[in-house]
Amino acid sequence: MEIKNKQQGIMIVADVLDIVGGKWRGQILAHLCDDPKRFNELKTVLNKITSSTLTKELRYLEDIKMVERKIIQDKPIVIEYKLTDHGMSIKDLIVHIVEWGQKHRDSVFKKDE
Amino acid sequence: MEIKNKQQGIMIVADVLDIVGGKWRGQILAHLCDDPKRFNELKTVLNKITSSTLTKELRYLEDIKMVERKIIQDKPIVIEYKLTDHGMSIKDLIVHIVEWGQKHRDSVFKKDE
DNA sequence: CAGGATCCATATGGATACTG
DNA sequence: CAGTATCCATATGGATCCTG
Repeated sequence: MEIKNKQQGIMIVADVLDIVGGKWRGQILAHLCDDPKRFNELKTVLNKITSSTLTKELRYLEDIKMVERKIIQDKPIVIEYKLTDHGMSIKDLIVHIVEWGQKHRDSVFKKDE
Repeated sequence: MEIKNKQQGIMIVADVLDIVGGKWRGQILAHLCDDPKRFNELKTVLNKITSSTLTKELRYLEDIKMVERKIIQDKPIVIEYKLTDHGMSIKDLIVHIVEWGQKHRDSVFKKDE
């Protein structure tokens, strides 16, 4: 694929990074790539996230149709979060991100600590 | 490529998004993909960024060896910012980001306004 | 279990003015 | 031209407590 308009391409970069960027969004999407997860499952794997933050991030991802919220059971209530079809498409992008990170982690991440 | 350790892969995602995420970093890198640019050139294309913010972002990108600062001329001073070799490697990733953004912009960006 | 509510800390970026 | 310095606004995420 080629990007016709350079400036537009950069705007798209900004838009996408807006979606996948931030402290948690990318991680949440990455976790949901594998399989659907419940609220507290996500809360556990994300380790340091709080309920309210996780809720906010999930709502955002639902709003932009990346993630789907499904009520699995009513009492006690069980919710399952999974990627939508568009959400699934992010898998490829995440793979690319990880690939780049693996190739360049030495030069780029070393200094972090 | 395959990612052996899933959890580690997600950590890498977080690390990479830390680099390329944020409001300006991705855009700066995208702009520098084309060719080196001077401080005020970047300031112009980035439109709403302030000097101090641009300085901060550039320093960060220099620190992680993504961007190189070159003094082109001494008086009046002229500085040129360009991608390092690792920096150049980000081009592929940015292309993937733009590709994804183009494919999914309708479903994902529509609601933004 | 899956959040909502409230209040709080910090990070991020911005406005404005100034400099060699 | 390429920044620095100060001070400031807001966004982001967190802590804690509470609930159906």
